[in-house]
Amino acid sequence: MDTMRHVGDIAKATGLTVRTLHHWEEIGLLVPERSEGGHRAYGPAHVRRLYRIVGLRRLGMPLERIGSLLEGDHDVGAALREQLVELDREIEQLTGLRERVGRVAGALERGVEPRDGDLLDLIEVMTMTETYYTPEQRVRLEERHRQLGEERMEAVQRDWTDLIADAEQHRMAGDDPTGPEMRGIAARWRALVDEFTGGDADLRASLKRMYHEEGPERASRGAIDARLMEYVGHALRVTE
Amino acid sequence: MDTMRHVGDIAKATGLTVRTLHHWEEIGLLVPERSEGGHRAYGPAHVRRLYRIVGLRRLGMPLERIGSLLEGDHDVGAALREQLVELDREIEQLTGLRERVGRVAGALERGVEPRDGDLLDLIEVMTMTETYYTPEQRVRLEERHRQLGEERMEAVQRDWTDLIADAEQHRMAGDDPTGPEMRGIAARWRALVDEFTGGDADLRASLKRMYHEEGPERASRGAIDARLMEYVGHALRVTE
DNA sequence: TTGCTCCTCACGTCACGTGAGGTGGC
DNA sequence: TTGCTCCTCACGTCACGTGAGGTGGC
Repeated sequence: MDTMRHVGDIAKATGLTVRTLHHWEEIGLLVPERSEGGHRAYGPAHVRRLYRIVGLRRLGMPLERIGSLLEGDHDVGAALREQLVELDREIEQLTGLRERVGRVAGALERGVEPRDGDLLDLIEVMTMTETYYTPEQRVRLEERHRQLGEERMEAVQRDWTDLIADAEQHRMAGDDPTGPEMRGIAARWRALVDEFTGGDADLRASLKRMYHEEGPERASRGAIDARLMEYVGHALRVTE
Repeated sequence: MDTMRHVGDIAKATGLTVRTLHHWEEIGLLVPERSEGGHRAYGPAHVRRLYRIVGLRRLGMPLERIGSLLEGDHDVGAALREQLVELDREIEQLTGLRERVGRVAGALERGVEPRDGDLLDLIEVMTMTETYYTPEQRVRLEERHRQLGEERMEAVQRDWTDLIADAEQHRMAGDDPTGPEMRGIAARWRALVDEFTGGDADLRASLKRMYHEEGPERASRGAIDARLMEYVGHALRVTE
């Protein structure tokens, strides 16, 4: 009774490729016998093992673990539970990723179509804020932005631009950072930070940490350089 | 102004590894300059590019695509939308996998703890039925099983065992498959199949296809071999 | 002789991790 | 001289896909 079957035969019956069967032999997962001519020969026991492999593979098991399970080295039930945990972890991670991408894509849809460079900036900022703010903080920030409204946000932006320009003028002029003009600027500065954070001390701390660890250039997206920050910082400290 | 920075420096500031920076240079994604001593030297432009890379990488983009995006070859918005579709596909696939594993694990919890060999059989059967039945059909099958109840299911199992044994006896005895006894057996056979499928023609067709493509041994889990199936098939055809 | 199946290398994939072995400035 | 950082190979990862080049039976 010639019950031995060829690779091509097996491949066709199972939907696997010949190369896959070769590979499984290479790693010792499913080692067929050989005919006189050196051709692979699969008997009923091989086929039985093969279908078990296919079943476990469909559950996403790595081939090495499948090998162990089939040798009876390990508990199949335990392996299944581990696999479940592993899959949940992967799904959670992918879902988080999808959310991130969705947020950027969402920002894209809501706003005007920005130029590519700006979009790359946006992605960079989102990455950075995700590093420094907790998810709850980010929610609070977004709420804060909504409260202020589009118009007020733009006004705040203009205020910042003006304030930074004013401060830079004083610095260039060599004015004393503890003098009366700079004290006034420090007060305006504080007010704007409060407007951004809504007076939330927690949020202000994260913002401060970001400025400290990333440096003012990156944190302010190039609006404030290190020398200006140093100069203003001086004024802020003396008026604290 | 020595604004150039070393690899180790950059690595520490960004949380990347030195090897990663090496790799990015190898593939031309981020190519620093070199100091006189042959050491990598990163300037502000490199750092800027680096943060954009990090941002895009956090969105799960492959490095090659990141390279294209940064060269301005492609539309960033379009890439984001593609990425979203891709991620949804992956999540869907993983979720399906998780469901499969969950079903097997669930069966494990509900029933008695089976021996490993039986569990491997179970996995194999689930794989096979998933290949031959549509999800809706599987739901109908489960409903059908619930309707019958545990007790009746076991009775059906016993009926099958008895019926197969009876048929095998006739076959061994060399009885005419179109004779009166085998006609009776064919009738009982049909009744049991109907009980299994609830008389659902669609389900019966899938079952038939499974027996045809996998062969009776595998489809019946070893209960019916090819010769017996052939013999009974004869009886079924003449009483159709 | 032509087709078909089978065989054995062996490189490529994706983004690095991990040594190995050695050099140059503080 | 000892530490520390830097450098360049080069193999390994996971499960095969994809040729290349050649052989044996119908």
